[in-house]
This record gives sequence, structure tokens and C-alpha cells, in this order.
Amino acid sequence: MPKDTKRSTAKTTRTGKKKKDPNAPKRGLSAYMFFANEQRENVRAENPGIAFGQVGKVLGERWKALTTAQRKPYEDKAKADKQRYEDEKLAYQGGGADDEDEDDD
DNA sequence: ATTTTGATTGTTTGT
DNA sequence: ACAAACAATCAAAAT
Repeated sequence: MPKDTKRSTAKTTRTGKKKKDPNAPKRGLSAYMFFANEQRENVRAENPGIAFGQVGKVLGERWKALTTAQRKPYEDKAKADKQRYEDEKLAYQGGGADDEDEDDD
């Protein structure tokens, strides 16, 4: 039996965010996010007057309804987003390698 | 090196 | 602005 490695996906939206990172390099988005961005209109369009959580549910079902091929475009964006985060984390850790100029806020 | 955990992403509606 | 359900993620920390 495969180790589940505890998947905490049931908590959902933790408004009380405790970050230990100094400058908190926000991660990248997820494929689902991009997928939702596109489908949200479609789902809502097909479900007039759909409830709050319902939309999300239907959305998720549709998401899995796709194949890796369909997710590909979304995953692609997700990866691109990750790279975006990479820059953040890079700057988040790598302060000044040799010389750096940053805008004082 | 491996495992776990924690933090984060964006959307929906309604108040 | 935030509240859950939906899925991914994945990088960093702990072991």
C-alpha cells in the first residue's frame, strides 16, 4: 500500500496564514487555477444560478474529466508560473550575490 | 536521502 | 474581505 504521505487538502483556505519566510515568496499558481480561469465562465454559463460551492465542485469534476493532454495547456502555464516563483524564491534567499540594487520601499 | 508539512494559488456566490 | 469545495504543487524544513 502506497504511503499516502498525508495529503492536507481538506483544510482549505487557511485565512490565518502563518509564514515563517521573511519575504514570503509566493509560490506559483496551479494548473487548476488556469483551468478554472477558462472554465469558470463555461461552467457558470452551463449552470445558470449555480450555487457557490457547486460551481467549484462541477469545476473540479470537469477538470479531472480532461486528460493530461487537456491539462497540458494548463500545466504549461502552471510551470511557467512556477518559474515566476523561482525568481521570487531566488531573490528571497539570494540577497546580494555580488552586487544588487533594489528599490527601497 | 527521504519524508512530511506547511504555505500558497485562483474561482464561484453572498453579506 | 472572507468563508468552503475543488485540485495541484512543490519547495522548504525536519528527520
